[in-house]
Amino acid sequence: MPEGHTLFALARDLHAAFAGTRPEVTSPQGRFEEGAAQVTGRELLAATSRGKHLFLEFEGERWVHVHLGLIGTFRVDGRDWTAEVAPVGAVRMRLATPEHVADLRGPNLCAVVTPDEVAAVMDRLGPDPLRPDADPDRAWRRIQRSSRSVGELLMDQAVLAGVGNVYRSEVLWRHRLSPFTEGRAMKPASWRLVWDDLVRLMPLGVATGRIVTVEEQVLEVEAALGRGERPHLTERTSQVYKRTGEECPRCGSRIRTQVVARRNLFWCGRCQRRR
DNA sequence: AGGTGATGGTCAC
DNA sequence: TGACCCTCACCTG
Repeated sequence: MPEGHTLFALARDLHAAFAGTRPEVTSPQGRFEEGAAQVTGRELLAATSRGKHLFLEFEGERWVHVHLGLIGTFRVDGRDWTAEVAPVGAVRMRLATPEHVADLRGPNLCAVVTPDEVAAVMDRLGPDPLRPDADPDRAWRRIQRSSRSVGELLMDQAVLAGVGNVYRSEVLWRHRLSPFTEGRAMKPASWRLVWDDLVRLMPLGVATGRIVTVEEQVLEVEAALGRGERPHLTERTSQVYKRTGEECPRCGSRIRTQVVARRNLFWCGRCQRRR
């Protein structure tokens, strides 16, 4: 489920498994052989994410830049003595130490890059709500002077990094905001609600591995995490996303859908009316 | 067993 | 606007 929370959790897991080690890096599938040869055996210094981008920093100023795209997966596993770890399927990149193995499949992008190239990627991304140092005003300045719709702007990674199609629809619904309001017509208070909500919701996505936006579940997860427990999630995990034709949980009107920024946007035409 | 669409983004035409 | 990446959950039968 690659929105920003997925990449954040992945960076955390990769860092825990491989930082400070010298993993063997290979490309069983073959499409990353040259890149793998440039980093294999080097110390992995850090794994980090920014929006939907993932970076593995190796010693010697060599970074691996990964983007999962829509269908990519990256699995980090502890190695146990009985497990068969022979490559299966199209593994673009494999990291392996005696303790851990991680397989990357189907990414949009997997390349060795320089620190300058990493900086360039970071620079063109908007603030990531998962980062404590993120500056929401940077996003607001762009939104404020844009004639594009809010539904479009929320999906633009140069405006805001890490939000994807699920968080977009869900966060707008939570604040009764129309996706079709122009950025320049958005109220500062509305933007503040959206940003603060993402700052609240996305860490729950990191902690649970699910996108949790139903308020009752949000409260349950927060309470469970506060007690140091593992949250238990019920079935319904979205209020409008992929619920075309169903009743809006708030007002009972039908959920509608329309392609905005090349993805299906879901919203309630009654309680998210344009103002 | 087989088919489809998807939480994304880039590049070519 | 469509191809690509070629996975995976969720349908259908």
